[in-house]
Amino acid sequence: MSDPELDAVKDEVAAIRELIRDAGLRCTSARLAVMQRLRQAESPVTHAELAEELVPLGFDKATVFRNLSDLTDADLVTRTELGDHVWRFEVRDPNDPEGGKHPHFVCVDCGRVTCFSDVAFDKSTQRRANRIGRVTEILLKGHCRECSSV
Amino acid sequence: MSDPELDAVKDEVAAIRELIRDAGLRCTSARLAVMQRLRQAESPVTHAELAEELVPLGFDKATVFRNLSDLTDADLVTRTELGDHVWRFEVRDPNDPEGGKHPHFVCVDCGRVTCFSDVAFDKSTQRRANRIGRVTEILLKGHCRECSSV
DNA sequence: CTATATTTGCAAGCCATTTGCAATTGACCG
DNA sequence: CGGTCAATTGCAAATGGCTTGCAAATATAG
Repeated sequence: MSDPELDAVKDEVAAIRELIRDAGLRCTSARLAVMQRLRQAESPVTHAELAEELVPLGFDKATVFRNLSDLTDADLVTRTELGDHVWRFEVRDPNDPEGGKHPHFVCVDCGRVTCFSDVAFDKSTQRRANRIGRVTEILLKGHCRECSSV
Repeated sequence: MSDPELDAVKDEVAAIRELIRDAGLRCTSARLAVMQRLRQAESPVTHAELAEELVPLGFDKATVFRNLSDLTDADLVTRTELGDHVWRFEVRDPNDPEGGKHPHFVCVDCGRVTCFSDVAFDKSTQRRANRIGRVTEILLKGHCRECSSV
């Protein structure tokens, strides 16, 4: 007899374990927990948010921090700075050629971060951008629907 | 007899003094110095850069910091975070409806910041952006010409 | 199961920024 | 012009978030 939900969790854990081990890192409970939280999140998570969640579970904040660094170094996770002096972390999609990088929109009012699938410039902007360099990362800020409709 | 260059400096100082006073702030030598440096700069300046320049002249770094905050609060200056965990400051153009805000490009290799006059998206991106919110700020990162041509 | 290198938890350290406070200074007024 | 008073400054000490050192714990290969 098997519980489908439990099986799903087991599969998830097995998948994460493989990712971590393939990256040459040991699969510790802290790392597993960090990866699980990051994979559940649908927008980038700050170290503080993760620590707030994991410290009560008995993990040390230094450990959370070190794990985020280690996972970033191992390319399992990306670290981004979205303009509020805080690092945010996201899991990388290993199948994506860009490594799962994508533009973000940050609401300067509520701070909420939304992920864009893609952003394209018009011709003239593209030309000017090319003259300056090769753009690899795009960050948009502004007021989100909910905040500006107040 | 008048020295054209000296006159220009005097005019500049007078203009800055008026700006500062109109904002309801006292025109102190530190504030004058900060504003002068910011107006000379053609890309955003960090607090550290400014302090490095002004501390040897006898200004305290706390004062530089406080002035940058005060000037920002008074809307004479904008504070931006360009993704490297450092605040950068720029004078605002009071005539510009956007308050002198404009997109920036940061080279992730050399750290140099380039100002864009404007950036436009293609139709599809505009539509998707509108659905999320009103974009007021754009930050591009990547590799500048000089760094990628190495 | 054992050996060993990695990882963890804790506490101390670090560093950029911020704050408290007494001394100083700019601006307004008579 | 001084005088007055609040704004501003300089200094030093506090803050806070991240980082590091180190001994103990633990994952992994054999």
